[in-house]
Amino acid sequence: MGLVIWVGCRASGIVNMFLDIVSNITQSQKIAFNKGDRLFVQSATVDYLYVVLSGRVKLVRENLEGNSLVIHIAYAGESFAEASLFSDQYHCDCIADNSCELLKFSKKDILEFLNKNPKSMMTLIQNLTSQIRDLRLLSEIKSIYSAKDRIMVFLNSEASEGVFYYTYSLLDLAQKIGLAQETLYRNISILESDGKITRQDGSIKINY
Amino acid sequence: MGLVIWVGCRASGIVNMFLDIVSNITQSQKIAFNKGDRLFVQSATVDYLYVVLSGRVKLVRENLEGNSLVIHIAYAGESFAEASLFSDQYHCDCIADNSCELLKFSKKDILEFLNKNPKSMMTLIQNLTSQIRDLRLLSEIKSIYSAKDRIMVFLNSEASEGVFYYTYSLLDLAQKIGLAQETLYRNISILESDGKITRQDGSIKINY
DNA sequence: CGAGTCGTTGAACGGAATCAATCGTCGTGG
DNA sequence: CCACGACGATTGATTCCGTTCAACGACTCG
Repeated sequence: MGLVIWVGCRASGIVNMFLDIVSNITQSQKIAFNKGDRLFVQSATVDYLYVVLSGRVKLVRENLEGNSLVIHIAYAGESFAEASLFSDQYHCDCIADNSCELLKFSKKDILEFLNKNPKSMMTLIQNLTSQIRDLRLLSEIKSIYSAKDRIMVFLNSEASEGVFYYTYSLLDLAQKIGLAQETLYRNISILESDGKITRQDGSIKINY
Repeated sequence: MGLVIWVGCRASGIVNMFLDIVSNITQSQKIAFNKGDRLFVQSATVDYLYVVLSGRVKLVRENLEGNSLVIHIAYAGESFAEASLFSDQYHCDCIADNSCELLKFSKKDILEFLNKNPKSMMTLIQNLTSQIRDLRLLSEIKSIYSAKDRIMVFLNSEASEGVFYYTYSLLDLAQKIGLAQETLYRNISILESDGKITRQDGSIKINY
């Protein structure tokens, strides 16, 4: 797991913090799921927090009419349900999006550890505020109607030194910035033939 | 400031928490700005956090090409820049969107207070996680292409007991969910004539 | 009273979604 | 080992609807 792979995956910063905390907790379980498995459902009591080791899980909220809304997709290296640290109930369903492995930590243990270690709390706060910044930015990026502009703003915001590295598929990227995959592919092609960007393997370079 | 007016404004929950903390801090300054005034600029040292008393401020990030991106709009009752609590520099510009009054608190005081009061830290964490949940939801709502669907999902997610109360203008609402104002107005009209919703003064009722 | 803002409606355009088809690759199981 | 399915990547054609520009009435506020 090199350093560079995290550049395109800022939210994953949490894992480092989380593992800091979590490495102090003796009890943890490694569990595996197959595509479609439900890890937990809405309204269930929150007992565990998770870290994704491999694969991908979806957090889905179902509304009254039975329509479902993907709230979040967590990738390898990310923790999730940490937003439920202080909820009694999960606020969404969690479904394995493919075969995946997870680490599971008792919420009680984590809260106890946090209470005993104010420094860890500060680290957690720091991480949460960073997530909030990222989410606000992403949210505003999604308000950009033009696909080309949306892509360029996203790339500029995620790139380090003019290069955006991605570990996930372009399909996932499309989902992340709220575009149909075809639209993403098409506009990436156009942007490349316009000389605005250069595609490499697993990365996109922004040409100034 | 009644109870009901916050229903349509979930993120504002932070203010209660923040005021809890902030009420313990003796030093605070009330300041006023006119539309267009800059409260701070990107890369400036973070010295203060703010609470909006009246009016509206925009957090704007400017990129290399001079394009600007609105990251967040903070309304009366909301705190902002709290995400910069642990940053040395602001990550965006802050511009008054109209005439507004703010309370200004020293970041140093707040951090000191937090360090001395672990309980407040927990409250803060709780609040930040709640903001993250809201932002994730909003972000996914913005991924819904159909304006009618986007509006309905938003209303359902914000409504309490089938009624969505809003204090801000519909124009602000349009901005919030990433629609052009005309699209919002039009589709609200259609939804109403379809009997899906009923408009009242300052609120929208969802008809099941 | 006039400037500014919000709410509303009309018309036209453009571009994003959608449906559809194809190719390559990877993994799996018979 | 190969056939098959699953998935990512790609391109084409079409439709539709959200944006944009424009104009106007209502209202507030200085």
